[in-house]
Amino acid sequence: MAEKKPYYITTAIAYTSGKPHIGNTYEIILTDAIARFKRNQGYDVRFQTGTDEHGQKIEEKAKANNVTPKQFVDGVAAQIRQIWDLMNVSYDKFIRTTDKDHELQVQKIFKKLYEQGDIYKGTYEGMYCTPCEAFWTPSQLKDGKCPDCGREVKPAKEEAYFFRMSKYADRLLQYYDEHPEFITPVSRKNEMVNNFLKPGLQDLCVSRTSFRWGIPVDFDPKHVVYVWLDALTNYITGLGYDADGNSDKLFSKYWPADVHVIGKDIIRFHTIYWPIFLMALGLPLPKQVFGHPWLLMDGSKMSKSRGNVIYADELVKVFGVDAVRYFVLNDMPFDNDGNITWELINDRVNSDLANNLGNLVSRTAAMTLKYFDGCLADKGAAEPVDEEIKSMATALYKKVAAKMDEFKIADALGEIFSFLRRCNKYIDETAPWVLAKDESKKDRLSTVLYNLSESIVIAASLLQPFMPETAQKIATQFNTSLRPYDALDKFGLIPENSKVSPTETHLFLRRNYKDVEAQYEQIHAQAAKAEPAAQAAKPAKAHAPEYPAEITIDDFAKVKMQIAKVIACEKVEKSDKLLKSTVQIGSETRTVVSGIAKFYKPEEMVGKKVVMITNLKPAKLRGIVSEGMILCAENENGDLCLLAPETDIEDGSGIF
RNA sequence: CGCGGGGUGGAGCAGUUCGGUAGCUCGUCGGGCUCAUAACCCGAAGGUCGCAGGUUCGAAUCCUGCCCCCGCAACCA
Repeated sequence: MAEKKPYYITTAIAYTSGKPHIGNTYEIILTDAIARFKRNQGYDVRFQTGTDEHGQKIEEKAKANNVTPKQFVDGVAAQIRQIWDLMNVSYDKFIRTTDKDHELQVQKIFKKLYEQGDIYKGTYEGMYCTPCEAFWTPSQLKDGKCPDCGREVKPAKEEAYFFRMSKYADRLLQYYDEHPEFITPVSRKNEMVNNFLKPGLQDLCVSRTSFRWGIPVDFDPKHVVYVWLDALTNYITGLGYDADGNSDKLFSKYWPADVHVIGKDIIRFHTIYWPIFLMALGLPLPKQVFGHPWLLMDGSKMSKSRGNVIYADELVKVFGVDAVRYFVLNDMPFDNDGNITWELINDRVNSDLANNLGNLVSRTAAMTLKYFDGCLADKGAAEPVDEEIKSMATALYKKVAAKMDEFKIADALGEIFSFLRRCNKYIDETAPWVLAKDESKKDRLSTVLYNLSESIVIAASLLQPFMPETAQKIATQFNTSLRPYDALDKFGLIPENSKVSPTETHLFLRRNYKDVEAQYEQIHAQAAKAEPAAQAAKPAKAHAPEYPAEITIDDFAKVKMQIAKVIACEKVEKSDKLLKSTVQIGSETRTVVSGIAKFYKPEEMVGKKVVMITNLKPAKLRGIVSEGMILCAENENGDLCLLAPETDIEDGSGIF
């Protein structure tokens, strides 16, 4: 037997800051489908995924939870792996950036690049907040102060190591030209070239001294290796790469990777920095980087603060693993963001999985049992009407494979489901229940049911990468095994007199959306109860500063509040949230800028009486000086409303 | 003029590279069938392809201008 061709595919490693939602999970399912398909095609596939576990954010989160960073990431990594396993993901290697062998290699790589001059020691300049021990760029500052604590910052320099990127830019551009398929979809290539390569590559900061939770630079231990050099190298350290030249044989077998599957947001790091690191190490570049789009929740990005997050395990509870896999694979366009809602999934499961696929299997099995006690046999009573379904069945593999080669997963599934629809039509054309009434048509009837069963098994074999459990269930019901892909151009491989088993449970159940809605609301309620800390901590931090336990009346007396009347109001240009109002406070007029544009239109502001802090130090917002602050109430969702006096009291009135 | 993506029948999408009858799935309506999970099959209605110009014999597709939506960035005194 000829040696199998290696195929190395990876996902991005997941950041262990919290539980991944269905959008994050999509990537792993997508990659799994490709990996399984390639395996079925006879490739020797290695599929690697894992977790990215270092960084300041994790250090902070661990502290907030009163555990060590390592304890924290152990917990989250286990949770992530649990979800991957739940989704039936067939990874071969789950790497963690806290794995000892990874850490050792990152140190070696860092040193090697330093010694050969690609990494140099420089200074990172920015504004430093001493209490927070954090650097900020001028644009991150809020009113010239630390965005986290609001205290003064001072210009400071931090020693840091940098990677000399510019040196390799020309070679990278050349690689793009010679490998037009390197960046997929190609529309992303121009973005990279125009935005980053053409203007000139900045050197990349690859170490930090402002936090400790990272891989130490061994020859300069006050530094830790900063994110990308640590994270990206997982693709080679996971294969046993050794910077000293003693790499594992896995490395020579599988590197360079066939494809890195990643989210479109990190295309830049995978198509610019990663190739350049590899060039510096003298290693070949990955053949392809596939930047997939986002899965949006009802048209907007999922985020905890928005409260619109859906998790894979919740979906699985309602619909089952394969239905969730099918939905995300089928409903994601190739280069546009996809949409997910509970209702969309329900519709999709009902029409495609229950009605089309499930019912086809169910009716075919039922008729075979009813008319032949479950025995399948091609009695050779063929008719011209059979030709179309047979030729479609034997051509299906090629069509699906062509779509898979382009990573057009939804189109690949579309081919299979069109075929299933054709099978349902075939039942109508041949009307087995009519044949059953005529004893002389018995052979024809048997042949028809055989053709159907054979078609179903071929389709199931092709569905295996996408819905592995369902595919296996179908094969089991027809008492056969899934077909190897090199046999998919043959029709009639089910042995004579195989027996079909009765349908015990339907492959997929039709669900009423009302029931689904009730069920997921219940699940949400349970989740909220189980994790009150996680639910509450986050939004609270976003808009509630830490208040002192109590203040004196004198503290309160420092704040001068008055009633103000809005006499003019307009939107601040180029800003989403800001309104500029002119207000009357007794005899005085002032200009005040407020972040309320999402909730109030300028024209409806005019004439309103509002509560305002009038002795607040003026501040500049988008170039406009704001002389005070209009008071608002804000709930957890970030919805705002103005505070207004109970009666139409004069403007300028004080508030006590 | 910050960067990028998008606007196609009620919903979700394809088609735009290389102009030439606007396609798919769902939903709706009508019909058929009864093996099957009220599933399946057939048929129909429904679109000025965001708007306005332009190029062309001909534009969803190419050009110009504009409007709207969504990310990122900025921004919530």
